[in-house]
Amino acid sequence: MDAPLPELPDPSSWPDVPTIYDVAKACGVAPSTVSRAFSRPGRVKAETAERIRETAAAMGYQANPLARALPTGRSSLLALVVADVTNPFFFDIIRGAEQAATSAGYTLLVADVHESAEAERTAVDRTISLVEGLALATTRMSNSSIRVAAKQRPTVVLNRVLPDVPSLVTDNAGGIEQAVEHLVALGHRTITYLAGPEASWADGMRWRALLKAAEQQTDTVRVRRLGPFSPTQAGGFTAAESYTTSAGSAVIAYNDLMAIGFMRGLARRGVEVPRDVSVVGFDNIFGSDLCSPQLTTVGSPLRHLGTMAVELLLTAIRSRSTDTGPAAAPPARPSLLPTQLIVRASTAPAA
Amino acid sequence: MDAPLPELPDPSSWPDVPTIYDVAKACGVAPSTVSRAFSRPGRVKAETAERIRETAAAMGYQANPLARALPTGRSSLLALVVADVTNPFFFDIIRGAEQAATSAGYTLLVADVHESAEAERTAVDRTISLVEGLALATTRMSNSSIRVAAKQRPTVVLNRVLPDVPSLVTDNAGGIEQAVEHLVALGHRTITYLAGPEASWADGMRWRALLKAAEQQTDTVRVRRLGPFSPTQAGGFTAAESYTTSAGSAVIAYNDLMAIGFMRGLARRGVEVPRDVSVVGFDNIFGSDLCSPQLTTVGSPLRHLGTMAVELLLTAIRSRSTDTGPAAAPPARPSLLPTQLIVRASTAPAA
DNA sequence: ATGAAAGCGCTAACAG
DNA sequence: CTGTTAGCGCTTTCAT
Repeated sequence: MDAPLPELPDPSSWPDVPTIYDVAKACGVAPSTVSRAFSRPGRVKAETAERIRETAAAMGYQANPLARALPTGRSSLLALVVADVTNPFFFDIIRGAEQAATSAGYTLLVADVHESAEAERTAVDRTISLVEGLALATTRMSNSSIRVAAKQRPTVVLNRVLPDVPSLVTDNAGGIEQAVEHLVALGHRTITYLAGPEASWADGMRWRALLKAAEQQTDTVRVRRLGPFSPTQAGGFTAAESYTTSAGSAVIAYNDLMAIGFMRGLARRGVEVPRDVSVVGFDNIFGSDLCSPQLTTVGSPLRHLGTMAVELLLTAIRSRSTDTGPAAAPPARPSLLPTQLIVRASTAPAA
Repeated sequence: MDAPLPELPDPSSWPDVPTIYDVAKACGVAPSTVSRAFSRPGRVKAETAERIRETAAAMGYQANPLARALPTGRSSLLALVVADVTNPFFFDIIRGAEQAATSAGYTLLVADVHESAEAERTAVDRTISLVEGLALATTRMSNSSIRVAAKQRPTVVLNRVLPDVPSLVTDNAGGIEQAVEHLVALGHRTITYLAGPEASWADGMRWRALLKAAEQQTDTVRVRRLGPFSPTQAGGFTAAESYTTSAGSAVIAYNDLMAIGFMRGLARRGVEVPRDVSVVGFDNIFGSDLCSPQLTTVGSPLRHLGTMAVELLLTAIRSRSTDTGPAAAPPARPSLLPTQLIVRASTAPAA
């Protein structure tokens, strides 16, 4: 939404930094030559170029990236939109994306939209024209909004599948299978799933995967479901209150935060992990090795998601400038990234 | 530094989104009228404005924020530069800044510069012309680089004092005093300080404050110093190896991460917290209540730092457009924000 | 190898 | 109230 902008009585808003014209005048050359001296070094006499760069440096000239981006579309900027920077889930995604961007000479801008679809839309609207590519991590925007964005800049979505937009998702089913195998190997026969938010796509995937895993070995494993709960420590704590140990000795939580809260809730009730119940989390976020007992968890390929998102964007960006149009679009198939089970101290053989 | 840009064979880089001219033509009005319909609703006939906005919406027109920012300087964007988004220290700073920015109608862009001064410089160079204000959280840039930035956009630095640039810092001395009082009240008489990186400004402040606090009560408290250590869990773990309980029963760590690592190191050696030694952290980061025992810590006004940084920026931005120039600069005095001691389970009365 | 000129998309003075 | 004009700072043809 375009809120009416305030009046701006003083047009000379920012103090003057030297422009390309200032440098040109100081060097006695045309502005275009200065421009070339920076961006097309080959096309200007070496000696002149050198002189220009020196005086430019002396004057403290810095090309205005905004003005440069307007005609060219090149800002060397990438945006990563996350629902909540302080959710450790995003840590490694950010780290991975950051690193991939940096090593390709790009700067990654992270926009935190505090779980608000509206904030997300305005963040995207405000930044999309500034960046060369856009990665949406667990976006809340509508499919159509995403498509609109994808039409303007190379876009990739994480942890969501969308027919027309390249997407990267965690292999939830595979992860659940790993967890089930682990618990079964430990002798557990009933597994309780602590459900996350109903609206969550990942929650659905994980629960269905668990059901399927159970079907495949009908005689050995039974599953039940508790929830939904908020995907937070508080949610897990609540879950612990309604948990009855009689119904089984193994739990898989929707995510690590819930698992940690759940263990804390159990502790308060005098139930001991892993002696009385084994707990498996999901994602392997920062903090899952801080809690006690340290959490056994299905590690999501978080970092990989981040790097790969950026690499997809870079590929798309490069193909835009070299290829013959939108033909060379990246694969629209969602890529499934594998999980890895991290066994720590919250799981143990069934009594 | 300006790396030579690659050639760009295809000038029509991005697919066409409707421009203001398209809307103008479709409505049979001048482009300036369309512009006004959006940014100066009062100055165009209500009926015309309505019609324009409708067709614009129908065409999917979105003003290009980049093109708008070039002549006006208004992008509704603020940048927050942090050394490492995944360091929980920055969580509440980001949250606070985010929230203040959002409620003022701005979008906050977070740039993670992974502890690299060079990456920080290029991030600042690339974004400064796009944003209306810049907050540097624990920057590694040189004072002169900071000043250069501050000359171009309202700038505020966090946790660093710089004569000419507005700055916000945690009241380290006050925090240390609170910790000392707490430990003394519990009967501890010797306090060991686990030092952080020598280059850290905050580390110096904290250690000196501790020395001073000890001087003020010469007969009751003695302090000693161990370190420097890396300000991480690993650093704390290392510290635990060289720690001798004989030398006292109370420890104040440079920060929470170190404190947590330290406790973990002690545990491995069979030393129990808080029975054998009381540990106080600093900052109250996310995770300080996840570890066990939960950490007693000096809570830094993290969130407050974030909101205040943004508020300072907004004030400066507003005064730029209304006032008579750089006279109405914000106070150059660094503002000291108070800490709050959070007593949890890692401290107990001296044996 | 360099200069001149046109324009990226939008806004803001200046006329009417 | 609305159209016309002139840029914001930079890049990129097109000339020379």
